[in-house]
Amino acid sequence: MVTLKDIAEAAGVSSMTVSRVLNSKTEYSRPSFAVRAQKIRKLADAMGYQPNVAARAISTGKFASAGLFVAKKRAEGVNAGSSVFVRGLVSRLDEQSIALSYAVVEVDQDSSPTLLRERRLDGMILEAEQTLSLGNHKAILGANMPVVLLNHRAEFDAAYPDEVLAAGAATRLALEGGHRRIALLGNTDSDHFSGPDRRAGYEKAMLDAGLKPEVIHADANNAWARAEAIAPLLRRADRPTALIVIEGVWQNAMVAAAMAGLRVPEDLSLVAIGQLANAHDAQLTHVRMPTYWVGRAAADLLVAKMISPHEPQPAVAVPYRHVDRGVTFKPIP
Amino acid sequence: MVTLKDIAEAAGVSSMTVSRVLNSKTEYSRPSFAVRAQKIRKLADAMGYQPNVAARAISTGKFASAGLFVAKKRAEGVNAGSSVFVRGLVSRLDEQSIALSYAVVEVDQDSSPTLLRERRLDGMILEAEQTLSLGNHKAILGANMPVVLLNHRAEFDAAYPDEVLAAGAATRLALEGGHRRIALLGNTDSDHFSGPDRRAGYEKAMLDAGLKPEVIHADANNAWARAEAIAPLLRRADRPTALIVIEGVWQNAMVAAAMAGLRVPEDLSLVAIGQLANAHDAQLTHVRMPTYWVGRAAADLLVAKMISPHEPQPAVAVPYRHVDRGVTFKPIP
DNA sequence: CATTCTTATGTTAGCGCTATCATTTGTCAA
DNA sequence: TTGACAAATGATAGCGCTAACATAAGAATG
Repeated sequence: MVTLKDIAEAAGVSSMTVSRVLNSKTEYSRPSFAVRAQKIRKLADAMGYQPNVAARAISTGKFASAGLFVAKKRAEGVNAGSSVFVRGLVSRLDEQSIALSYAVVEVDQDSSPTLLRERRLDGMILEAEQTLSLGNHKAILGANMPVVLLNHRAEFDAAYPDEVLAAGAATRLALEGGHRRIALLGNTDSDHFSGPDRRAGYEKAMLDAGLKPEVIHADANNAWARAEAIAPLLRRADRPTALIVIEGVWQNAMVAAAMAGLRVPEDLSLVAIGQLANAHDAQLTHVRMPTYWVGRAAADLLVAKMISPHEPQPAVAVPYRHVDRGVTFKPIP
Repeated sequence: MVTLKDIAEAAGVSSMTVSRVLNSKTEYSRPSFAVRAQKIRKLADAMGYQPNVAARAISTGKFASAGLFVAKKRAEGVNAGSSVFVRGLVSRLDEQSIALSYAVVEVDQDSSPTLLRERRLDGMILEAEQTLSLGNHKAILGANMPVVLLNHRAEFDAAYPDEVLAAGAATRLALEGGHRRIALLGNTDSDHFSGPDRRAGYEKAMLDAGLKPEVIHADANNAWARAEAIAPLLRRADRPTALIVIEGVWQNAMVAAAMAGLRVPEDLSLVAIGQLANAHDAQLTHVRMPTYWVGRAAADLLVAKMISPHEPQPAVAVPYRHVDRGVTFKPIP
């Protein structure tokens, strides 16, 4: 392994100089030194120097690492702690040479992952069902380090998708396609903020268009039963011509449509919102959640908090970036 | 922060003694020393000692950390790099006080994540579409450290779910319920091993029962179209009474059933296999993939390889653990 | 050219831990 | 009791890096 000393010897300077050249952000004001600095950088590169993060950590007391804590309940769902969130996190943290370690938190236990306690993190990102439930985790919240909430709506230090906006966009898409009877389908009473927020976005868009919102819950305890519960609504004379569907409920909607003898999208349009697993593969018309960007936003916040730990950062509601047109939506002629 | 020295002073011994007591695995043969060791351990605990991993790393050259590398293509799917795999990995690695860092690999680029290059990992876990495609990644494969493949079938150093077994179990479940016309529904030609393996497991079970296997592909490019392609098969007089469905295709199967005027499970039974997102919520009858345990198995392998790096470890095909009975299966009366 | 000011470099020490070797302590046999 | 051997401890040094201070080398000024 190449060390600073090796480079220093090769360059004929002290290791401190090399350390400064490679790591301090101060610019060299005198041209001749800038040139020499450049030479050192080239040399380091040529020799394949990689800083020893452990040595740096022990010297500075900073570990250049963050922990991602995911509540077990969420970790068990496939969406949660999703690698797309993580990709966003990692991409941003990597820019700051911050490593991300992963831990799963058992919500109702008082233990914290031994490993992450040992690791002396400089900050943490939390993805948990409810902030309150973390009260148990004294070990974690008492850790006295910057904490950022991921996919959780709060006033400060949180990054989450703008569900109000997304639901509004989905609804307006239907409206612009000439639909008038547009219902919202899915469970909007979840304790997660997304439910109420989506409902709010939908209702506002409908009311703005002078239309009456209709929210249909699909909460039977299995997929077939949910479809059977939905089907009658689709047999009504004044049935909706478009459904705004939340999460995986779009699958139930399709079954219900088939039960009611309707075709998608000729007789019934579907526009989905949420963190959708197979939406692209299904060519579903949907407002794509900016999952990746929520991850990045959370990492942004964390970096900011690492710089000024006691300054609350305003939360970020990340707007959606794309609407996948798909094939499940058709304008009214 | 409490250091070894602090404990040493409190205990009236040298810091080396404390270090040995807390970290060496050698037992004390003389009773009086065992007692003293116990005292030191208690003291360390009472003082809240946490080893400084950075200091240890710099001293030993071992970093007690592993990297999880997920190919970008996979990371974009929701299943992939799934937190359930990761939970398994973390739970096992945590036992060895090994931290897991996360990186996403861009398959067709020659770059490796800067961060993980710097971090001096002691090993890595790779989840990649194909081993071959990693040829690009000289930086990664040339890293000269233990590597274990996750969710990838290979002869050595790999952990993956036993898809043959799972598909066989699903098929036998249908057979034991008295079904005779059992078709396999889904894409079994994927480049991922799971496709062919599942097909093999299904076909073997059918042939063993003296029945003719029937494999139906559902490869239209959107969900509704897939259902429409499946529906005619369900209208045949000799239609299957049970379907073994792969991955998300069960959703299409339900739509197709509704189109054909069949009820689930009264007229058509569904048994699913694969890494299923909402299977539990849908109360789907399915053979649950041992995702968590595959993660643990991979971590096991890695730990073994860290101890003897040049000894290939036989691959582990992790058998399923549970069959979720759900409500989509019904025996033939 | 001397003096001051600025900028860059070098020196030293230490972060917390463990490898290594030297030393002490205990145990058992003679 | 003594010597021989094992078991446990202690002293020292060093891992690679950076903080902090001391020093040297440029630039600016008269």
